[in-house]
Amino acid sequence: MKVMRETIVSTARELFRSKGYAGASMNDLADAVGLKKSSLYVRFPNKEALVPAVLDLTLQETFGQRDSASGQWDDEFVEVIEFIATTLTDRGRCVGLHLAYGTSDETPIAKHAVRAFFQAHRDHLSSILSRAMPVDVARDIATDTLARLEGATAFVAIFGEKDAMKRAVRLSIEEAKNAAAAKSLSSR
Amino acid sequence: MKVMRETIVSTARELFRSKGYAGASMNDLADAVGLKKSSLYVRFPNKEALVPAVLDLTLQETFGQRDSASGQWDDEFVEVIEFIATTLTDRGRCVGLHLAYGTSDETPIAKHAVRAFFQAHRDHLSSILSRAMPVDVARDIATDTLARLEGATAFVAIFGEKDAMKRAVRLSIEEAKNAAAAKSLSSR
DNA sequence: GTAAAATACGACCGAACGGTCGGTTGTTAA
DNA sequence: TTAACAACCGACCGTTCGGTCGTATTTTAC
Repeated sequence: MKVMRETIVSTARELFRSKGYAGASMNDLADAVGLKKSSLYVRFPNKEALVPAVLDLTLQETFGQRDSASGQWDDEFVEVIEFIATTLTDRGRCVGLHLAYGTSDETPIAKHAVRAFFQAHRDHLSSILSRAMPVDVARDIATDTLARLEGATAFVAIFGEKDAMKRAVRLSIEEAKNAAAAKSLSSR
Repeated sequence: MKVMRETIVSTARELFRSKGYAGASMNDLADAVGLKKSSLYVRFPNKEALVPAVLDLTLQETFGQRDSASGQWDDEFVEVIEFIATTLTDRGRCVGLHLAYGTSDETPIAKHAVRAFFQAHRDHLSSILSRAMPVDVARDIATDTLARLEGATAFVAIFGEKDAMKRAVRLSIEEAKNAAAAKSLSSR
């Protein structure tokens, strides 16, 4: 009876999402995948090593199948942020942020993985936006977009409300289009 | 040698801020205030009871000394969100959100306290804004403002960057003023 | 089919967890 | 000053934590 590595990782992700790093135990994870705790150490040297695996899988799912430069920048931007917003709304918490808050200098590998996770998100959105506007503007909009989605997720988590997330998506799209239009005017 | 209750509560706040509910132990707290763990139970029946105390103190500090209707709505709005933004920037994490993510149905008292904390924040901002705009618009702007500040805090926590917070403050003020101006136009 | 490799289990380790309780010390009120 | 009360400590409890290791079982490769 062999449990797939990806099953362990995606299960760990949901545990980290709901309970955070400190609150999710290796025994929780073992129970959830139908193994005993010691079996997890065959695949992962320690608890901390689960974090990069979880975040890499999540990045792969978010951006992995997306063919960059496949269409209009704005369609692609909308598609990505709607994918992210839908995931966050459905799951009610952001695993990246829960891990960000739950890791520290005492878990350097995990901390670095979290930072890389958010950096990849920002870089990916920036690269889409920079097809339509200056790089520095694109970066700020990418940052603010992620911040809005993160903040709106808090309202999903706390109140079960989805309106803030809808507005966050709408405002982010508007902001991006306005910035692109402003560049369009200034380049005439 | 008597340790003040407020010292315990504000110390607990910083521990919950940095380590979350599960990650902060009663022994951490005892060490930090210079007591032994069992002494904490004289004042608090259990760990969970610390959460409402922490959040009530924070609300008191944020809104307690503010005289409502003391001036122009916009000055007051700016003052409050700048106070919140400064605190979040200085501390690098939002204790409310860390507790929100770290509490569940297993800690119902804490979960309820977190919800009340964010509700109080939203209500307070809404009441300021509703002096200048319809109640439903005020509520949405209050929500989006808090979401932006929350999201910008994530960038402080993860990257140590403050720019996103500055933009969040600026955009929130703009949004509020635009909404007030829109009401002003429509009422002529 | 068989041997080697991979996976899984159960028992174990030391440390830490939230919380309890009897005894001691410090503070307060009369 | 003294008694009552509050605060504090140290030892203790049962449980859980991350992780280790010898053995058993399953899977894989030839």
